[in-house]
Amino acid sequence: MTPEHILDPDERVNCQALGGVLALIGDKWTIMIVGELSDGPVRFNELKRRIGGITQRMLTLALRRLEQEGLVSRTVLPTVPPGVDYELTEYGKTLIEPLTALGDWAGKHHARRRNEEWHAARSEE
Amino acid sequence: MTPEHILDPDERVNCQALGGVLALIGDKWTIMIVGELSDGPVRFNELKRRIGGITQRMLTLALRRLEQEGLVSRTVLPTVPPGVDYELTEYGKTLIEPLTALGDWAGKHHARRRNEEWHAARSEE
DNA sequence: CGGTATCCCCGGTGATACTG
DNA sequence: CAGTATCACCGGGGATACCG
Repeated sequence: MTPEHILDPDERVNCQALGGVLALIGDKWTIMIVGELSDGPVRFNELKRRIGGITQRMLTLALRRLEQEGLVSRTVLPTVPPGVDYELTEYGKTLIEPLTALGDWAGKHHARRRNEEWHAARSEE
Repeated sequence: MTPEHILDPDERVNCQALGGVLALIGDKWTIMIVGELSDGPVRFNELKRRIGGITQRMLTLALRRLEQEGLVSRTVLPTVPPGVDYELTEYGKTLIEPLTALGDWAGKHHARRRNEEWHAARSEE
């Protein structure tokens, strides 16, 4: 409310928008789906197999949401029996970069944690 | 398992690690907490006020987790009555950059969605 | 002020069965 | 093959009360 609380947008994390993006990719499966699709078009059941553990229901729900948000395109193939390809749209691909940045941080964080555990184990012997 | 499944890490989103980072910041409040702390040290109740809507319980739980992960430091102030400052550690600050990148994308995505809604509204009149 | 301890609810998720 | 429909569960999170 007061002027001193107004900051340069570049200097803060965009909390509001980040909250919104969590509604989009913050669930249990969506990030893995986007990850798999980042390699190129994938068929529905192939996607299901690659991710592993996801139910048809959840995969369908996630894909429908991503489609609605314009990140993923759905293509019915004129084969017999009919197949369905899912792939990232050009717009959807713009998500890969920031997601990779966060993924890299996450990877380093994981390594750091492993390292801490190792030190803890050494010191208690 | 098979060689052809091994890809250049830079070419894919790190799904595994991203899944892990969601366990850290993927909940309802943590991102907002990190966002507020990115301005500098904040007292417990001040943090609670700024975020708004969060319960003491959830704020405490999130801060404890962030502390345990080494992202946030907790400092008891020698005042009367005692106060507690929370702030991002140097390590915690390294999360700001990738988080900002994702936040920027999210902001643009939000704007894009608003734009689509506007077009939809125009076309149906 | 800065927490903990308890209880409880709801929605995201899983399991299963059915369909074009 | 690629879904949809229905039911059941359980854990994340809210409300409230209490504590040092």
